[in-house]
Amino acid sequence: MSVIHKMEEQGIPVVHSTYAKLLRRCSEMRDLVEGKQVYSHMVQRGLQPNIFIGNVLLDMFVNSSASVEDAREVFDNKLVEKDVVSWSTMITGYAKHGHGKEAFELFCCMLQQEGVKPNTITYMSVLKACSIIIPNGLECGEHVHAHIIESGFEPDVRVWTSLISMYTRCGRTLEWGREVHAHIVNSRLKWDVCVGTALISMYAKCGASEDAFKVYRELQQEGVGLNRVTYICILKACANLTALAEGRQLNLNIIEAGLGADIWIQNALIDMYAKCGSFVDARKVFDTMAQRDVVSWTVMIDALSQHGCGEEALELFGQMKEEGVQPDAITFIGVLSACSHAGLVNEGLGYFSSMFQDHGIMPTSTHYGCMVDLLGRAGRLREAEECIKKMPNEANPSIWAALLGACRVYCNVKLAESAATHWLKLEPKNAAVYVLLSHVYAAAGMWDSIVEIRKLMEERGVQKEPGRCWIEVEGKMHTFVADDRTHLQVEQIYAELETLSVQMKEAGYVPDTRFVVHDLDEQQKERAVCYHSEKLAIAYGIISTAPGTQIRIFKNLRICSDCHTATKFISKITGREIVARDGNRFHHFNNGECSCGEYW
DNA sequence: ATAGGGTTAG
Repeated sequence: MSVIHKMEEQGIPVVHSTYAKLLRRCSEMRDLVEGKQVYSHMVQRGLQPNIFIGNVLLDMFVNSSASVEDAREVFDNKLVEKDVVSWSTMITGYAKHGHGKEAFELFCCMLQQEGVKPNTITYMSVLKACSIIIPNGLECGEHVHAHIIESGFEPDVRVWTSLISMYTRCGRTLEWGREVHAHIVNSRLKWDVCVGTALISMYAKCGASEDAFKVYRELQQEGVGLNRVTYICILKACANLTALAEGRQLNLNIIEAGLGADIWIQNALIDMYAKCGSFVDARKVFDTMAQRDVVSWTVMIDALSQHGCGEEALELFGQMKEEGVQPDAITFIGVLSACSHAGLVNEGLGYFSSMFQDHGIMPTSTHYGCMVDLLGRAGRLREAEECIKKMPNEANPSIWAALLGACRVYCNVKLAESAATHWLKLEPKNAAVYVLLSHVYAAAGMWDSIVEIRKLMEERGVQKEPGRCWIEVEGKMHTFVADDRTHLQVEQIYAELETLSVQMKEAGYVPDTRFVVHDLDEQQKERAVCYHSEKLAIAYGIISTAPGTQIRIFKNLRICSDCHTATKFISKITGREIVARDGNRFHHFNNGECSCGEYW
């Protein structure tokens, strides 16, 4: 306002463009009070706000006012005319305030208007809005996509980026992503770093990490400059693949690109190293960080917890609080699962109650799931059941999974059946339910029930994912399934297993055939477990690396209990440290023992 | 003038 007064004192005419500039500045400074004064001054002077000024005013309200309703009031009553910019601004406004549905509805309303057509920016805005709509954002997003196609609008690379991101956030699967990918490759659209990163992110999130790397290499070949966001996404893909050699290379590229000190990058590096089984590298990154935020601590706590160092994880949590970093809801998931993995039941109960009491964080279903897991693993099944009953919200699948997992360890058929029934109500096609329940039946020798489960799976078309193991040797990934004979060195691998098996028996190994789901005699059962993918991968690791080298294997599912026992013996016999990452956590086998302390 | 890609859990 002082500018206006000064101009008036000096007799300089204050015109439309002056007001526009001032409003623009208020919008940038988020100074709603000043902006309102400038606007009313203009109206008092009898100047009609033109379309440009109206849009700036609207933008200011969107960015500066507490309520989106204030902006809507400007949109409805203060604009002489509405053009595509006004509509887009209002759509963005709703999205910025978290009202995705209203943004989408306004977009639909815009389509009914004569003389206004959405442009690239409108589509970007509304697609972003769709991705925050719960629960049917995907439907809305598809609606927008369909409209783009029907209207003959040629999406440019930015609209493609928004489409990919919307589909990723709304959980649409792979096939569509591959189509877009192909479209971008085949069309004359030029790759740019954002669309490439969006694709990498999408592939990484739906588990197609090899494809994420394909895009990454395409970008490199095209000479597109990669930035911090790209590296963050590709590191996630790398972590999914547990590709340590690849990860180290990425780390070098990151340093070369001058991004080594970026906190987001460092957080992603810690996570990548931890998930690739190299705890030492993860710790190195963490220790050398100049600054650590809540994510850095959370990732590190979780890494410790996953590697079976529950006490150290809790110690780190204490240090985090001492340094004044506030834990969030996700930190507590790490803390609670650290207690769970380490069997620290009372500590876990303490942290659970301190969550709300000391930090004001409301426990979600996931936190309750951790508690069920904690109690269940410790064999306190009744309390685990009580915990589920006490939950304020409906139990989700992961809670029933925790309970059923515990029932498996403690062979509680009755409770297992009840947990499975609840879980199946929510996820009738999840193979894990059937598998876990079969294990419980197998341990109890209830073969008829297993037959029934198999029948049920067949009727419902449920297929269980085959167990697979990976091992990286000299930067190359080798995959095994049970009884695999496809590997080039198959003879040496089986010969090595033969030798090991003799040594193991001498050392007192007894095969653990409790969970073999076929009604066989003991000898047949033993044969069924002796060529599991875990054992093949380990045998290959032993024959293809120097004595004393650490062996790291990865499994898609939970490690089998016999393989767990056998690996303990193998680590002692061969003097090797063996690190196994399964679908759930890490196991460090050393000198006949495992870091998981039999909790898994 | 309105504007794209993002780390941590299960």
